[in-house]
Amino acid sequence: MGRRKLEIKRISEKSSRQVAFCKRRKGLVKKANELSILCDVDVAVVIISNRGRLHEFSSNNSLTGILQRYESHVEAEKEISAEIQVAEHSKYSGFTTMGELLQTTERQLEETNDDGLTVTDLIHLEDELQTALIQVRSRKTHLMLESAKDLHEKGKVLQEEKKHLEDNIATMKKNRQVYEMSADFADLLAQRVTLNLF
Amino acid sequence: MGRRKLEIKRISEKSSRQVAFCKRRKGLVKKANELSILCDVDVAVVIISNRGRLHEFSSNNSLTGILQRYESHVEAEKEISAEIQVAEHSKYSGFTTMGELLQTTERQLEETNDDGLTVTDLIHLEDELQTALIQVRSRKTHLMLESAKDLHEKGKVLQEEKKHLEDNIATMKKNRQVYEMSADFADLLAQRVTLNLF
DNA sequence: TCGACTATGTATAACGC
DNA sequence: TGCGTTATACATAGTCG
Repeated sequence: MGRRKLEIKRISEKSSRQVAFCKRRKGLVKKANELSILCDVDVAVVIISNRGRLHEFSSNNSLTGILQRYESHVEAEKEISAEIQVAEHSKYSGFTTMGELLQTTERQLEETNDDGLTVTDLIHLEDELQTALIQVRSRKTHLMLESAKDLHEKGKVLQEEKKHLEDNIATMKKNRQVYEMSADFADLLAQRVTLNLF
Repeated sequence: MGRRKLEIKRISEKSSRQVAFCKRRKGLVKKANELSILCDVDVAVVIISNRGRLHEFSSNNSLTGILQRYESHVEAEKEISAEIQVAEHSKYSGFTTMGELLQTTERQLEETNDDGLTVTDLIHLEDELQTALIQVRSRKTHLMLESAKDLHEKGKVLQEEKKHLEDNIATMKKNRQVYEMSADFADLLAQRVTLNLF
């Protein structure tokens, strides 16, 4: 939509990318707003720039709640998959490992018969389990994304190799024609030689 | 952006509104996708139509390519899973879509001030939301596994193609040597011809 | 209701400051 | 870095089948 057609792929130059981000972000939000008004629907847009800045648009309050939950989830995943995991672990109330947390949970649940956990205890446990769950899930997602990405890249490399090899073959076919002509010429000469020298 | 300028306010005619919704929703998602690729940022778009249908877009740089490639797959599978949902949802107290469930939840939460939901109601809702969440997550996992598997297979095919091409090249190199020998022979003969005939 | 078309309005890439 | 301008590409409102 500008002076010339733009391929849809990551803009390599940083400043251009930044400028495009600004413009297109505004454009996207404007469109989202128009859509929500014209068509009377709820629309939410969340944009997280690679510098970690969060921009969002939402057409109505009730959605904001969902988005906030969604948002915090995404951000949690991001933080965790951004390898802050180890550092952040201290936050999770001193359980050094997932296994320890689970063991403690089991022990406490078994003790329920004797003692009975308070609601507060249970809430606490639930909270920690939930955190652990989020960690595990985001870790899984992260790993799966990594392997998918990896496979994708490997595919691209192979595609390129294939292309090169095909080019090679094309070149060699040309050369082959040249050599065939030489060979024919050799035959011709051989005939002449036969006729004239012997 | 059309034959004439359109005021930004709710389109009163229902069918026009529906058509505009379809077109603009696609447009918005396209723009969101472009933004995420061009500017290397994460973008999420959530649209809830007034009929309770949920549409969403979300990007993840590493996944974008894969998502595009498997768009058709996803579309097809969406339809299938929609059917499954309808069938299975009878379990989940008659909500036909996830969006409907969410909307109902929101409505009920908004009504809390007036009425106050009982703990039982909340437990019920929580249960349904959790089930929905599980569905969504397992669906995501499924799709990602499918993508990974598919990419892996594509990789294998490319590997094989590469092998064939390499064999071809090896063969051609041999032939080339033969032709080079022919050419040398031609030269030799040409020399002889020069020496002996003139 | 649906897709295809097209005239027109918008968004925006490149440029300049 | 950010804003204004301009030439283009793109999105889409209305229309037709």
